Amino acid sequence: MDDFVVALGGKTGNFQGQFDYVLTHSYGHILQLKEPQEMVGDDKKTRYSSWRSLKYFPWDEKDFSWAKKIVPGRMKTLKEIRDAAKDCDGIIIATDDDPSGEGDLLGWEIVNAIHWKKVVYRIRFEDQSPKSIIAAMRQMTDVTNQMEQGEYLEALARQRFDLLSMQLSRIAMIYAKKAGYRPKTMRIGRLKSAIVGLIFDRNTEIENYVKKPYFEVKFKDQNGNIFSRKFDPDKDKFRFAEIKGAKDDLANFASSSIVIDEKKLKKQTPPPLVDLGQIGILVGAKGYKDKEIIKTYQDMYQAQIVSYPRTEDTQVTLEQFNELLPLVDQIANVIGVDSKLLIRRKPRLKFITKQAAHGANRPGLKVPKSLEQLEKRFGKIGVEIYQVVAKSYLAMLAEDYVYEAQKAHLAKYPDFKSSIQLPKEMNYKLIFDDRDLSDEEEIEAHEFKDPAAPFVYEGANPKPGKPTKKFILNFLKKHNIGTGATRLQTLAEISSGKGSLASLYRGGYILNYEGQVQAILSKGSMIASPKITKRLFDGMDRVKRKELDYQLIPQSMQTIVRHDMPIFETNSTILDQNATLQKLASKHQTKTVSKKVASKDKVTGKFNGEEISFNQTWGGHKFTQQEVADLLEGKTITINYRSKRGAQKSVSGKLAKQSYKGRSFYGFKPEF
DNA sequence: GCAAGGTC
Repeated sequence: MDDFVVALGGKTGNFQGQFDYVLTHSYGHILQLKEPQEMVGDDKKTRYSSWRSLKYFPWDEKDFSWAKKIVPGRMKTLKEIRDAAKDCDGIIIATDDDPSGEGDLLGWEIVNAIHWKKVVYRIRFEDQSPKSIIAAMRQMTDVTNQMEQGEYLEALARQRFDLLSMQLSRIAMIYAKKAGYRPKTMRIGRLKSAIVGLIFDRNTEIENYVKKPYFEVKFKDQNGNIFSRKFDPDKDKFRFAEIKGAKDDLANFASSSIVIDEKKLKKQTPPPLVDLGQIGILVGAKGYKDKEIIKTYQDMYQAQIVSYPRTEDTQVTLEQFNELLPLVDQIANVIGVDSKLLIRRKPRLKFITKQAAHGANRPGLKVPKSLEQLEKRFGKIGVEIYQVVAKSYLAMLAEDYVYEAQKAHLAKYPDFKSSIQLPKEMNYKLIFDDRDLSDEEEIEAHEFKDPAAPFVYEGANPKPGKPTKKFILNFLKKHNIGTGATRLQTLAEISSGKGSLASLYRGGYILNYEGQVQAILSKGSMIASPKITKRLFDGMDRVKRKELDYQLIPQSMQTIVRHDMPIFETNSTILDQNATLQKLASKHQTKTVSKKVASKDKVTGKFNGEEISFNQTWGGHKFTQQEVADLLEGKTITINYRSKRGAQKSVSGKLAKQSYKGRSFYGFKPEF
């Protein structure tokens, strides 16, 4: 709002002789949808509260009133807006121009909540400069008929779609329980499930990885540079599965001198400005938790030390660039960067955009006096954050990194080649080293040095990398899921609190019990596919353009649920086969009272000419189909079971008519 | 118990 006060000349006033205005502000979503069971009639409350029966799914979105309630703690803001609007003739919803319609949604939520019956206008600003704000004010549009406004409807559709996806958590829970598992909760949704699925797939690949070593002759020069041949598995025969082959091959080679083919000077421009996800990676590497990073960054933003956190922008406008330019020496001084490196005071085009609401994450207009002062106010983590943000920004003002690319081959064996990159001028890399953000390992480079000698090199098929924070954030970025901030936020949410699905272990995420159960259950489902977000966004775009009825988007959740339910069901039968889950399940038992409980599932069949049913599980052991058939035939079988004290034991027995508390039943009778 | 979106 401060930017509007500056642009329009006060908190109240007259806009260009056209109308009087009063400025007031909101704060994120002031309202949220009620719980499913709160949105339906009394006769349907049982159905929409239930976590017990599959017969209640899929939900019918037509049963919902889609009523909203005030977010706890936001009543004050709502009242302020209501009071400010009291004597006005119209309300202008003013937010940045974001394609998802979220600004329209949260604006309309407020307008509806205060029962506003007069005119509503909409403006969208490109950035928060006075020029852009005034330009936006001049392009006010009347949106009073909200059900005709595409941006509102697309966001409404998204919101309802996401809420309806809740039911998949209940469905997963029911299938989990039927299979004998007791997760505390399931958290299935298009974002969380995409991440959980990614972690699951990566870790499964790692578990299934079988190292296949190979051996071949390579050369090493006096500085350790390696010369090797290009390998084509269809043609070439110089790679051996056993070391002996390569050792024999070694006899065919002798030391050789090096011929340099090419020396070229190359330049590399500074990397794009960091987003909050990357800040999370870099600061997280120093041992701080994502949640702390997000919170501290938010606090620093409110103190204007850094710019707006939840930006979608990766560049800045020329105005934003020029605004910060007079402060760069001061910023450099605070973080101990030599101002002399900041040569490019005119921006490179790659960092500049015509349109940016908030601009990329960067230092704010208030420069801290010193790192000590920063630490006093925001802790050591604040210092780390500021350093990352400031260095990334200042690097943009430095000259390109210059290196010499050299290519060489061996004089005696021209097929053996090598290439190196020799740093010549570090320039921006003296300020900000982007190595930590890329997956490539940088090797210290040395000049080629004669002679190169042959040796037997041992390689292997590459082991899949762990699902690191970097890997997950890059994956989400690639699939256009969320902004840098929401990506980091979701990742933080997934690995903390009571609904925790995963945890960070030695740099990689591993799923815990709940995460593993839901990953297996939702494997191959639509809700867990990263494509679902793209499909949703495409649909929203069509709603915005009035090509699609917005109600069809929430309605499509019925199709998704119908499609996914049988997948969950099939997947629930293989929970028992997942070794990682079995390990987690045994830990889960010791931690909580709830555990892999004996399933009460019954099996039926003919026994002694009589149609009977009996429990499929005994002592934690679930009879296989073969065992069930054997039991029905009267055969004695031997099973492994869990004793009351938890020990694994073996026992033989057969099916028999028994009685318990005066009630007769058929069941497995052990022969102790 | 369950989503994803927003954060003066």
